[in-house]
Amino acid sequence: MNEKNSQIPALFLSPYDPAEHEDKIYAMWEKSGYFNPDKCIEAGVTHADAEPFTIVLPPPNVTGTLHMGHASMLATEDILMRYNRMKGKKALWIPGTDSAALATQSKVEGILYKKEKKRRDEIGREALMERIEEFVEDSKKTIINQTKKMGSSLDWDRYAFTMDDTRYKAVTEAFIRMYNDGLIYRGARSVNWDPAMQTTVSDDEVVYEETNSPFYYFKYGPFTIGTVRPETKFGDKYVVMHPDDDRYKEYEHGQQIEVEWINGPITATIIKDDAADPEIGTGVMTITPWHSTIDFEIAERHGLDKEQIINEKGCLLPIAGEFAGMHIKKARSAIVEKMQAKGLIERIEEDNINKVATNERGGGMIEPQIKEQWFIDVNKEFVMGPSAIPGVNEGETVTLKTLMQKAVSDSGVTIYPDRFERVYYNWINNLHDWCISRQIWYGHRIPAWFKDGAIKVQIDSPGEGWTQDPDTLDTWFSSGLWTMSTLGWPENTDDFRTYHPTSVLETGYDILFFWVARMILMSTYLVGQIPFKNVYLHGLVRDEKGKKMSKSLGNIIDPLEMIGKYGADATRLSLVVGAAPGNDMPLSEDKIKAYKKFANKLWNISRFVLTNVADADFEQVPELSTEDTKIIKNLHQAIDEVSANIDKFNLYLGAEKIYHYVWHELADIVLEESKEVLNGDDEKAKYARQYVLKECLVSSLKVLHPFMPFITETIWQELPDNVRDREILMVAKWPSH
RNA sequence: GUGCGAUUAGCUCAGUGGUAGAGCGCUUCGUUGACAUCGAAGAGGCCAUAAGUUCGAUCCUUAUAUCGCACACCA
Repeated sequence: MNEKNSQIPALFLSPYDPAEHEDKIYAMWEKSGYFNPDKCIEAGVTHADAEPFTIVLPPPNVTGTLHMGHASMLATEDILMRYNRMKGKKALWIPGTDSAALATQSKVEGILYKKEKKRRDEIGREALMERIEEFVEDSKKTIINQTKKMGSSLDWDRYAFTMDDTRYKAVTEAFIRMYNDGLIYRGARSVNWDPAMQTTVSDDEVVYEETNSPFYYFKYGPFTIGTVRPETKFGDKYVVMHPDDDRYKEYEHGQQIEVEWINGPITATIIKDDAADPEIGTGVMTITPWHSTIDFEIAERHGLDKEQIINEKGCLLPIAGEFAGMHIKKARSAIVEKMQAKGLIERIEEDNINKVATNERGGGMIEPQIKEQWFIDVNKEFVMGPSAIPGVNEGETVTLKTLMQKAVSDSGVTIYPDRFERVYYNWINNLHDWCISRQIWYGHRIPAWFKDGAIKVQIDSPGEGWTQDPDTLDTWFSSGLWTMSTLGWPENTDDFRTYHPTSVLETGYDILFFWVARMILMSTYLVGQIPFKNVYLHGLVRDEKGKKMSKSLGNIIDPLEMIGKYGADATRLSLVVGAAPGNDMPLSEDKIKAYKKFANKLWNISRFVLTNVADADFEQVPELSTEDTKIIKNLHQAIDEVSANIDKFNLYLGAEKIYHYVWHELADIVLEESKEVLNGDDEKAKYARQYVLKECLVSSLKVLHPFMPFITETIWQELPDNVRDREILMVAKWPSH
């Protein structure tokens, strides 16, 4: 150990070890209270009238564990938070977790069945809820601790859970107001029914899986009709064809014909409707309104009968005659056999690929059913109340759909990258009424009461004989309120007035519809505000070959394991560099490793600078040489570029810029070229260069801080007081000049 | 079917109307003085194809091809 090394903290003498510092640093931040903007104001590091900067954390599923998607989200948002906090804004980042009602209940029911061989009906609502809450309490801690490991500067004082009292209140308030305004209605409509989970699911939660199922052509009187689902065909007594289809012009709309069908002769009625595409098959189809949304719409248009063929458990009803009571899975082949025998089958295409609707959360098959449910009417006109939405005035007649459109088209909300704006409009244009009731127990119970066919919507029981709707609300109903409910709405809180609308909503493009659109809907309607000014959509984190990470592929990179091996800073940087907004990003362990090296590089740069400036007091601003001035100018240019990139949400460019500056300019050029000056005899020149190096180090640490908070703070803690403006880097001032 | 995106170094990707960049990898050389988790030097690309606009196109326009994604349809 030489003389100079003895002047700097001993910890710099070994390579940087993240594990040694990260937890301690996070504890220090928490203890400082600076995650909470109120405390920042109290401590005088933020002005009371500073501009607010708010992000609500997309709440992770409470039963989940941290995966790379979360890690990337946390890194991105934390960079924005730390940058804006250092810029002096009132920075509030609100943490929370999501009950993920359907997914959670499904999971707990699964455990229950596996361990005790019991189904939910056997243990009852109360007991199941207890099991779920236990499970949730357990999991909650896990995800919160994992979130902290990433260095997230979340204000834990404001932690919110979708199922807690404040959020419950918001949900109830929203429901009642929408009901009173006629935007929520109860009606019998075609919905996606999951016979396994015994609940409805929303259109967005239905995913289609390709399966091979034979395509049957049946003789239906003089016509030939095709289907992959013979088991739904019992009640088909309408034949639909396009009005302009010349092949069938001899048939009149409303004309009745006798046809021989599965269980004997029936009377069929001809229906002419545009929905029948002459190009597909024979151009003729029969319809099953109860079990198909499209057919339901046709039936509605012409006022046709609708008959239920399949019950809620997936079994055939008496209309199926001899097949009644059979499960549809077994019934299909039996029916085909019978039709074959009756000579009703014209031909069968065996290798037909069909897409089967399944429930994304739980995986069961979806069977459309007509059911009495609660819906949000997206096309109902109402008069707008007080409005802070650009392009929407108080007193104007609007619909929820137009509000959602206007929020984006009139720039109240800006979406990054902008191509997703087109995707957003496209979705809204195709939007149907939103079925919000679910037949599961874990979730926000609907504040509606029934008695002898009467309905009352209110929080408490209207009295004797009224029973509450057993259904709960779609989880996205409460998620839609998230920016507001986390800030205390419907109470008129200080937080709500100060921090709403929020600044940025950062989330994956895959939930643009589920969540972003729903928040815009709720917020514009309920409070006449846009919920956020900017939407930043990140891509999916994939493996190094570009494949989706999944357990079955075994290609998961676990963020916690990576944090343990390479540190949170390296993990964060690997998730930000190269992650252009809206683009998927491949990630490999090598990439993370590379940024671990960078952390070490920074560590050694600091060691070099601190060693070489230890004898300087920095009481005077020195006279700078041309060379010194150039170094400072380059530093400022790098800072400006990083700032500009963060402002434009191009974090990936900002991160790359500062990485490149620190390694290949500061270390490779400035430090190398300074050695001569520092070892020379010109004391004035030496002092000037010491001053310059100090400036470079301090500014670099600041600019790197949002990206790599732990190592920069660790180094900052070792800086002498005369070179830093605040004791804690997290609240130091962003460099400006 | 409709829409969107991608196609640039061996790999993963940036980028710009004036004949190209990064990281990783590769080759050669270099360690007692911040760092081998390093430094220096280097190899490697008709920027998918075709036509057009232009003084000039990897970049703009239009087709084509391949890949990916979203939405819709699937009687």
